[in-house]
Amino acid sequence: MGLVKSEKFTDQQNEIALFAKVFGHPARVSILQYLFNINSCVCGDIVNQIGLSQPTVSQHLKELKHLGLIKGSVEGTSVCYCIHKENWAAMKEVMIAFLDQDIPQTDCC
Amino acid sequence: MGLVKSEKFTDQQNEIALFAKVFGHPARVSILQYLFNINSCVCGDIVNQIGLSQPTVSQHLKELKHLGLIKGSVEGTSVCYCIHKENWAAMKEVMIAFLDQDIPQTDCC
DNA sequence: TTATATTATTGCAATGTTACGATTAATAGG
DNA sequence: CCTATTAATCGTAACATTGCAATAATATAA
Repeated sequence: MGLVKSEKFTDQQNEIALFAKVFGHPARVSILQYLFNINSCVCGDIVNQIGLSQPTVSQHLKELKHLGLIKGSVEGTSVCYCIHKENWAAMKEVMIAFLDQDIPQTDCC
Repeated sequence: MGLVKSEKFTDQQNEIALFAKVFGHPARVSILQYLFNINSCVCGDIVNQIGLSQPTVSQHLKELKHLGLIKGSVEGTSVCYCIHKENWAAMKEVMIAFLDQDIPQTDCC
């Protein structure tokens, strides 16, 4: 098979999994941390920061953009990427609600 | 290729990615939510809850266990799984620190 | 227009993931 | 011992992901 049976799960569960999946690669984690730490919205030097090739970085950026977590705007010959604040906040709420569940008091294992 | 170049990233980035990866499948999200919501640490009826086959569920449980997020104890012929509280709390801290980064004030895009 | 710079896309090889049937442990109860 | 129950493992087919060389697209400058 190799394909996820999404129809077996709730929309919420699939949404959490989609967000988590995009964070499931250190390059994308690294790109996001870079965008957070840089004060101005710096562009294609992400490629220099990350030690991967330009096509590979471009592909990771595409996935982040597709999920709406970053946005890019053309600035001359280069493109400027930055965090999409509203979408990031919405994602954060969903993910933290999942992570922050109350652990049952009754100990069993 | 098809293999992640982990050596290009920090331990922290790789750790975040590993945690996120295990949440990157709705079956594992569903299993965890189930374990959170069930008061007693119920066992193999996870297979009935999740609509996937027993081997598939067992494989997902293995991954969760491997990361230390759940623990299982044998109870007769069945096995009882539940959240590993300490490890979950540690993971939560790492993930929330990542999600909760301050967005730069200077708007650029 | 031509050259240069930057980013996106294409194509593909190597590897990883998902799912399940079949089988194999492991344990409990006769 | 034998049988039933439950869960783990094996094997494997289908599909997804990762990474990069080569190339195409886009925009600026001369």
